[in-house]
Amino acid sequence: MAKYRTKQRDELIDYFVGLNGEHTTAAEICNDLKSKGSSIGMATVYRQLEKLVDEGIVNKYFIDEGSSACFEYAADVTGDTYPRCYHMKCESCGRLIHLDCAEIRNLEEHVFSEHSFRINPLRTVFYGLCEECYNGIK
Amino acid sequence: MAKYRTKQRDELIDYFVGLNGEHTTAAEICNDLKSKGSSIGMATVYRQLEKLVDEGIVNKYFIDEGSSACFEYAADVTGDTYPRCYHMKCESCGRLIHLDCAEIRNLEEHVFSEHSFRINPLRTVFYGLCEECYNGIK
DNA sequence: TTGCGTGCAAAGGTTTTGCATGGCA
DNA sequence: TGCCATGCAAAACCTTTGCACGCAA
Repeated sequence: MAKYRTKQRDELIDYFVGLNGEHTTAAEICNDLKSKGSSIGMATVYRQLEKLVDEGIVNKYFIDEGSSACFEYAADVTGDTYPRCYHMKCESCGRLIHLDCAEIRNLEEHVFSEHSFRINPLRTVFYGLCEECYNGIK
Repeated sequence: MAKYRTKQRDELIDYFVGLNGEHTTAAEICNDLKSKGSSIGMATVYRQLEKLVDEGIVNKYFIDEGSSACFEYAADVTGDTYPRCYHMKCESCGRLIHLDCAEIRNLEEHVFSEHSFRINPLRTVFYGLCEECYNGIK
């Protein structure tokens, strides 16, 4: 994992803190940091992200094939972790929506006790249509 | 969508029928068909798969990042708008397990009425650990 | 000083695209 | 015949890796 504390690592964590829980991608991180004057190489971003994910500081999501992976800060400014929430991805407009409710916890328990499968909320993404998109033409 | 019925399209559909519901990848299709004597170009496989997915004949799943997309014959979807079957993917052994129960339909309804999101079971995959894997070393 | 972290460029794999040719209707 | 489908190669895309150098401890 992380043995050294480097300038790049600090900048990366600061960047995630500034996102307030929003998700981002490796390329976005690289661009944003470059435009702020502090440039990080792509390879470093990926290597540090891997460490941050291993340490539980950042969550990684696989959204679509062919598009880049999503990363999101796993703790808020006060140090408390965000509620373990799921993601819903609109197949039409591409929006990524957070979902946290008791119903899903029930489903988790049901699937575990009745189907012997332990769901990982960090990886699971619900695909479908958001309100605006199924109210629209589609 | 599909306007012409071509030799390659028929071979592709036959291949899916022969899989008996198992999933496969674009590269696998290409290799298997080549070794059977009937060769299809990679580009054609991808282009036909896109059409078959649009027509609802084949389902496409995003499984892992960096690996190829999974495709599976949608034999049971005749008539119904949405099939009743979800997928659970074990992150450890890679097994793809079918899941069909009332609890998920409840969740579907809840998410639709309370969170205004219409879940698409065709695309949604639950990630986690299967019984054998969380009972094992991992 | 030790050895991990960084940066660049190149390589890796999957999917898409351009363009000429071939084949269905 | 008209037009879509195919095939090849090249391009596009995200991510990983090799290697030399820099920097934290």
